[in-house]
Amino acid sequence: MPHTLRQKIADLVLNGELKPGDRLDEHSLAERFGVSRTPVREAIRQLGASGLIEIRPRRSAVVRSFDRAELDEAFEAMGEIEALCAARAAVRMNEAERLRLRALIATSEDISARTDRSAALEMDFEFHGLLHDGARNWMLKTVAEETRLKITPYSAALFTMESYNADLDRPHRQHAGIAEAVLEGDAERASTLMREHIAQALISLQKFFDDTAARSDAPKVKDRSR
Amino acid sequence: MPHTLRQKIADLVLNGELKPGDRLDEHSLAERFGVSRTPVREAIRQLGASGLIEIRPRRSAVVRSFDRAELDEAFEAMGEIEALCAARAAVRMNEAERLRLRALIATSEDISARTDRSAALEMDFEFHGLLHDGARNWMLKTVAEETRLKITPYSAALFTMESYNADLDRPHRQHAGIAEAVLEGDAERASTLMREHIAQALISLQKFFDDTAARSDAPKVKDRSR
DNA sequence: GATTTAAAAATTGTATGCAATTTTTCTTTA
DNA sequence: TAAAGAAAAATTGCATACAATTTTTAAATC
Repeated sequence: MPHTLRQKIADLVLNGELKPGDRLDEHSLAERFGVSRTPVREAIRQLGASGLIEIRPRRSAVVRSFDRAELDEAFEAMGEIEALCAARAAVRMNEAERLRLRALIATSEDISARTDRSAALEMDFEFHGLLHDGARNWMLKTVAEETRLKITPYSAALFTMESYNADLDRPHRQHAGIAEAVLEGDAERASTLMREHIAQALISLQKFFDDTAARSDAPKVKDRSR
Repeated sequence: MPHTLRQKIADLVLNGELKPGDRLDEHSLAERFGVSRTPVREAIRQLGASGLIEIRPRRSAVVRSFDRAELDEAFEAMGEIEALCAARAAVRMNEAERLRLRALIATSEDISARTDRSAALEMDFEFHGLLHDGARNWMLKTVAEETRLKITPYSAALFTMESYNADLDRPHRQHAGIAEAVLEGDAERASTLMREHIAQALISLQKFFDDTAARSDAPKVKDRSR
């Protein structure tokens, strides 16, 4: 897959090299990827439109950051969208997809047992992606993945942080529960469990936030003013 | 409000000057708005990321077009999202917003009676926008408006077409019904009525499609190939 | 007359340069 | 030492130029 410049820059954010609030310098990005500023600017604008980064006229673009209230809203919205995908997927997934879902949960079981945080993060992506596809609705999938993209810098932090080790099994069990409901074709239950799953993720993330804030580290607040 | 270049170009699409499938020529757009191609390209890329136009490497960008199946999916997704907004708005709207909603319906009554199609289109935007705000969730509002944006070239066609005159009263009555449910705080009913409202819009749009297709006009198909 | 081929024109993708603005650094002052 | 101000550096926004590619037009062939 020929990684586009847009994707390369997005990856800097998604893999955590650039954190929320960090500036994106056009010149150094251009140098880094061996192109001129023009295509870099275009890529940055696109990422701005998709909400991953924030564009401020005459000022450097920065990785989009959310305060707690915004994170609450983002997760509430995502919970509903993911729940919707799960409900549709429960009714519409085909046999091949159902087999893949079953396989995914089995692999996830293993990963969870090995406490492989990096693999768990990938697994999380794949699990939700499978349901987005299974919902058989291009627009819904687009909406779900765009929403997901925006908060990825935060949800990814969950899986990478040390203190989350203990909880690594919980998302797996939740995924397994959702998968079971989906495979049984129980849209209602799949939907409810998914909502709870996302709500739980938010709680973990808030805890993470409070912890890092308490550790007197950079509060990484929004700072939209000045 | 200082219309940005991006907004100006978007407006060309939203007011129907550029129709789905039409090419966006960078040079002529630059000339038209008195700037160079560079900012035009940046604007086009942003609109591409938001899904209003389609970007094809080395080929002119074109206004995004949907075939019938895609339109079905888009409206299904939008129905759910709008229903969600309505449900939340029913519970969360404040007094000021409720008053504005009531006023809006009164004005809409008048517009519908006068068969003012252009005003009806604006009214439709305002009505849904009010519910997006009333849902008190920034992310949800963003998702709703992005979804709405993508299909605007199609839904706007509904209001502008002659044959729709007879049906102009129906969306108004549906809006009134939804507003009533919202004002009573009945989330469940607001949600259901909204879903029906969007489904009805799709049916009208499909009828419109079939009519224009029958009138042997340019079929305006997707033509993603070659 | 329709189809293929070749040339010309138009169009996109990117680099580069410069003015406008912001950010940083350095000085001055309280 | 801290705050304020001025100068310097860095950075963004935009125009322009040119190569690469696509699209259109014209010519040639069947």
